[in-house]
Amino acid sequence: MGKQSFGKNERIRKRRDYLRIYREGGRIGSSNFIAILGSNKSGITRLGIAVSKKVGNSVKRNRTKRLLREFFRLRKDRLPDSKDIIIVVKKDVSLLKYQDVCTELDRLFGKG
RNA sequence: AGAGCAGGUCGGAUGAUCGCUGGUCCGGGUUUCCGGGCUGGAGGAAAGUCCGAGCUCCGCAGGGCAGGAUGGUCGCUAACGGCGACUGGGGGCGACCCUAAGGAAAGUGCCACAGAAAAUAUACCGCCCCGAGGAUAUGCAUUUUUGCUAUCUAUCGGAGUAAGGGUGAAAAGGUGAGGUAAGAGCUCACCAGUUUCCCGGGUGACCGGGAAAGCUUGGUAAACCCCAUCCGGAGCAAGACCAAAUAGGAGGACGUUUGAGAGUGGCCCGUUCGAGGUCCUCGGGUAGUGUCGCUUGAGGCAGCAGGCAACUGCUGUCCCAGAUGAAUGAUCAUCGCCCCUCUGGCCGGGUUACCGGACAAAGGGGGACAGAACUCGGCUUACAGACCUGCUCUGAUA
RNA sequence: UGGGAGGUCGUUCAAUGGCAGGACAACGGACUCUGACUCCGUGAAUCAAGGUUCGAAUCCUUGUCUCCCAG
Repeated sequence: MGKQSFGKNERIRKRRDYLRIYREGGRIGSSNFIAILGSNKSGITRLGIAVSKKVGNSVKRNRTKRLLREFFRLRKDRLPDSKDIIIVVKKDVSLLKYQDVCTELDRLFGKG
């Protein structure tokens, strides 16, 4: 598998997992995002994204999720192993560029 | 040139790097999985879910009541509340646009306030006539009382009338003449309207012409309702399937009694199933990054033919998204479009200052509405802009 | 994604098609030394746009927002 790929086993795909991470994980936040960090036993760092309808219509929500996946795909080697990360989007970020999202998330994960 | 009307097309392009995903082929592996090659990967509205269908299931859907929908005519269509053409009405100088457009003489209801009255004119004011009472008298009879007659009436009773009446969204056909005690379609002429009949045109809605009647019947059916036509219900989270092993169970066949009870829509009838028994067959699941349904379809494109058109037929050609915590992206470069600023020369006007126009280069900014979720046909709503075709009006020139 | 229900002052409830009305809250005043209670008064709303009607909160159409159910 390529170093910058993003396969299905790197995504959180079960409702059980989401509920467990919400219950057990630690939360850090910035102005636009909340990150919830849990751990797993697989040795793989996985990503889950939650974007509610308050963020905007489906075009805005899809673009938000694509930006976050792109961030994870390019930075996942810097993140620790065996972690489950859920990023919750708080408000409309469709006007932000990819660089803005990266800056904010780098500061968020550098802090946590 | 300016203003405008109708219809249609498009909805940035190319490349590089890194990714996601369907199909197919190859290799490792032979269950899942991994790597590589080729190839496909959002829209005109994918949206809202407002209609109509396909498809699937529901103990096959028959009748009645209830309920819902539609509403000019003819056609198109698988069907429609859609579309086309035409008719009536309304708007615009015009191109053209809008139109829930059956029935109010089948019945019921409502019409606040104001007004006499909101619909059967049992009708208030007013107008007119008669009678009673009263007053006056210049009259006549009479000694007087009184009677007759005439006029008037802030009174009472009876009859006629629908001409007029500050209102109101809406007032009981309009104008003129005759007529009458006063009046009135009471009668007549013209006009408007209604109904019936006849003639001509049209498939039809309807249009044109003529005659008669009654004199005229307010509005509201997006109030109940009547008439005509149509509608079984639910929805892909429909529904079907999955190795081995058994219980609870499931299905089929036979069969007796009771017809208890049950079911897909609100009810009723009808119809169907149906406890306990015997035999035969099959064997649990919200399993699970499960499989199918899942994308070839009333399909797209081109040509020809029919039709005013919607649309249809024939021939050729193409395969054009199938995700499931949910793919179709991110970054960069170049080009193209629009706007702003500055610079340059050019053209036109002007004595100058300056103004206007197109062009070239540089810098900056903008690029909308919006994301498939079983699939189609429509409707509605949102939308930066760009382009094409036809037509109308005004002005100028010839 | 599919199926439903609804929207009235700041909040919660009314309103046969005919002037949108209470209660709580807010503000002002009276009472009190002050506050509470009580009394009086004031302001404030029909989700938006069209249509039917003489007249729409109500009827019809379209849009928008909120809530509920289905794995």
